[in-house]
Amino acid sequence: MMEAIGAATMFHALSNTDRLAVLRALVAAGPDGLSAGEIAEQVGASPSRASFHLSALSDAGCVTRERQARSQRYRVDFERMGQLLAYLLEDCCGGNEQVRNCCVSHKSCC
Amino acid sequence: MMEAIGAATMFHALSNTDRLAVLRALVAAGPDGLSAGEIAEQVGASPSRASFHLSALSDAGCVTRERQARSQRYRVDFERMGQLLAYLLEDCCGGNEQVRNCCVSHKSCC
DNA sequence: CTTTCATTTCAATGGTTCTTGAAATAAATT
DNA sequence: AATTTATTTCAAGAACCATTGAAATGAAAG
Repeated sequence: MMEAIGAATMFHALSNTDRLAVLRALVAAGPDGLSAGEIAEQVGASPSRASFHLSALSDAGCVTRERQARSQRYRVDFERMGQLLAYLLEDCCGGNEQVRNCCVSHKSCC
Repeated sequence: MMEAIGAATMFHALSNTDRLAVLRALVAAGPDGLSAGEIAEQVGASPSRASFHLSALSDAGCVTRERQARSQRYRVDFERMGQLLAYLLEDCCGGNEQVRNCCVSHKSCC
């Protein structure tokens, strides 16, 4: 379960289109994730800019990092993202039916 | 369906504990919503500070506002919040099963 | 042990966000 | 019309965020 401060921190990490692009790239890459360099290239950011955004995502808990030889491998932290989704649904929407249905079949409502 | 810039704007609106408290108050209030003054009182903010946060939530589309005599009535915009939840699930998590299950029975995974 | 490669950290800069209290607007009441 | 009530807007200041390029770190290879 997640408290407000943690949710706010994750929401902040998601409040930037560069960082959303990073997540899309990681989702597209699948279970192996991507290295910092691959991410930088895919989202069209300089290494230091990519690193800045990756730190924000990692500090908030949206992604995990793992060193692999010279490079750093990043993956989406689905457990943590699931907790955030639960927070959004329960705390921000009171478990509203219309919102909940978006998970079951997201074509029917959104 | 929601594009990245709209999602980022909504995520930014949710990235502040005062604004999360506003949403909790609105959810607790039910379908009638709350006036700006009631919200300010419930979250312990000055009128101008509450108004600042309400504008952020309203501009992002998290809540609707409607004038009612002298006061302004705010409500959660569940349609828009559902779209954001769908964005979080699909674009940020690739429809991941573990994340999706949080909506069906959020005790089982989070 | 020096070089190379991958990534992060740092300092400087410019931009955005939040808070506060005062002034302005908007709508109803007297 | 003047007053009261509800809310927003404004200006100033502090705090925080994002971008850049250069310097520093970490890990492997020659």
